[in-house]
Amino acid sequence: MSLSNAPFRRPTLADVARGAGVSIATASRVLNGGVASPAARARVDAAADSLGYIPNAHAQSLRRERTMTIGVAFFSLKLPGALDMLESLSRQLDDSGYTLLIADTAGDVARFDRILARFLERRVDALICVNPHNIGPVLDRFLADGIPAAAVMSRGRGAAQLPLFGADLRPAVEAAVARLIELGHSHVSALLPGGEAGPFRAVWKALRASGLAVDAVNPFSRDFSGAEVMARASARGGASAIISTYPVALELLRAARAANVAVPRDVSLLAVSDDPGVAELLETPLSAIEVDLGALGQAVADAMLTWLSGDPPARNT
Amino acid sequence: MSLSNAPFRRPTLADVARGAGVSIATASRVLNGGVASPAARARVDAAADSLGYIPNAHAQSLRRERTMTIGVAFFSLKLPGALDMLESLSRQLDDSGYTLLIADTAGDVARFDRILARFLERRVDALICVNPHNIGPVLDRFLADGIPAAAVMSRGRGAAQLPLFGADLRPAVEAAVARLIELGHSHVSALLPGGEAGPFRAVWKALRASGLAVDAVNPFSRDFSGAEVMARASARGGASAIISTYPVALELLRAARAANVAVPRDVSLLAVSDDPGVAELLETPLSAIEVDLGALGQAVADAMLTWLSGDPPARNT
DNA sequence: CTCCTCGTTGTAATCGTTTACAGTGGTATC
DNA sequence: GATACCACTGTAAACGATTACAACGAGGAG
Repeated sequence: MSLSNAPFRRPTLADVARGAGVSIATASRVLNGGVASPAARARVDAAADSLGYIPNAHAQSLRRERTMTIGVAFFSLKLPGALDMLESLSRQLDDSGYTLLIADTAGDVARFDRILARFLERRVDALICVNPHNIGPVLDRFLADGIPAAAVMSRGRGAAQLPLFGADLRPAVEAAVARLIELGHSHVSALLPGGEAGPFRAVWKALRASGLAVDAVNPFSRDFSGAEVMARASARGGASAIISTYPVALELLRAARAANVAVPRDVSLLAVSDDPGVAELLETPLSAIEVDLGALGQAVADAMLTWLSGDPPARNT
Repeated sequence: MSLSNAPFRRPTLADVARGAGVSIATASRVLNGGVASPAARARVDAAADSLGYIPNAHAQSLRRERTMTIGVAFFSLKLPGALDMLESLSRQLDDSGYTLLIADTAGDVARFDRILARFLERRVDALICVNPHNIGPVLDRFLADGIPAAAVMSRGRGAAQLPLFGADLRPAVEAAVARLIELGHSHVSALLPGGEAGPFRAVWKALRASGLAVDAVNPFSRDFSGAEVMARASARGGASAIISTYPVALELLRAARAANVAVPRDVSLLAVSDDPGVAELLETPLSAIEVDLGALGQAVADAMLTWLSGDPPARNT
């Protein structure tokens, strides 16, 4: 009878040992590649899979003081590139034997801190904050405990104490800005999260260096309105080009339609994007600056893995 | 001195107990809301946060035989709706105290099984498979162990043994098909993953019922080519409309451009989508059937939570 | 004054592993 | 035939929590 009504219990190492007629220690050694006679080896292996033994990761974590887990906290999965980031982290780290604890805080700072606290209880071996906004004092705990922690595409203060990873936008951005000038624009509006110290600082730098007049608008502020930005831009003396992230650009495009503003005749839209796929299909010439976030994810994963195996990384990129 | 060079050790419950001058048992009781005198309560609380005590979730899991974790395996995060699904699951389940172990298998069936095995070692309290393709025998283990497990937007065999959750496409689909007929189409091509038993079975059903001639093409087969499908459709006697998922529709649109096929004059494209946001911006009339996956995610989360607190769900939707 | 009860507390077993240490028996060496 | 060495194995102590059980003293009832 494979189904008994005895209280359900998963087989433990002790069961395997008993089944193989050896001590727990020997069973453990076999399963972890320690020293053991070929005979013992065979019998333990047999017992293990006839019982369907599955080691208990929590017991192992407790004893080994290493959990093989990494916490990944997303400030918002909707932010550009978050998905690619996640995909590439998952691939890299899973393959190296780590399990990812993942949480999305949907733009809520308090929730972010709660998540981090939970990661501490779960004793993650490392922490990756994607697009963090403002991290509370709970972060200090990671630092104090010496838990490898990094921020990717950080915006604003709060994660300043962490090694930072950001995509290198510089070359693409400079080319795009040059093109704007070439096309005769002299006044642009920038709708990029995080302000001048945020993940898009390369863009700001290029803009500042270009001599163009720049309006800064925070698309994440509570009362941001695409319609309003459009209205301001198309008004006399307004910006003739708008730089933004991809989702914001779409929002603006929508506003432009509604307001009967022609793109790019009246206003040009330039998206700092990681998804050229769709932009290319729009009849509307929405230019895009492409960033490869899959590659960035890989870089972060690599850095983390080497950190976990010994040496901390440089403080950025 | 807050920084000593003694070997680093996180404070344990024993440290808290010592600090408060009580036994470990009492400390534990205070921290978990068991019986304890007000006096003890105060001193333990004080000791706990002066030491910065953080309970070890693994020790707790081991003892309580409950991990407060849920494994979520994505067959592919790139599939339509996966992101919304993830967001909504994360929100719901995190708020209920569960931590999510998340993995993306990037379309690799073998990797999927490996992930599931890892979830078993980690003793997840429940399992959610998003868009699973073909799950191996490892799934039986969840069933046998009585671990709540469900499939969302499943396609194909393999997850057939799980309670299934799928969006209800019926109303939207029927309207769309009716519209196709009204526009005079009589021959359509369907490029939907999973075949007639897959997540889009509502679409198939509506098509069958409509009396239209239907070509079935699997967009996930190794040698699928958008160009070829387009060529076949625009040839004499080909389909005059193509139904597909959103990403496939974009692919086809690209092919159409390349082949100089006008959409929708020569061929109509109909996308079964969860992302109307972008489609609406295309000049090309790519019609869309909208599905609310955020809501589906919420439904799944709810079902899981009630399952975890006692009663298993009906077998689908 | 004795006996019970009740609220509070401590002792110790337990969850499932890993691993330091101390055997064990056998073979090779003198 | 004793000695040292070797490959292998078992015993038991951790890891950090929860919790059944027993012990305790104080107070009320008889």
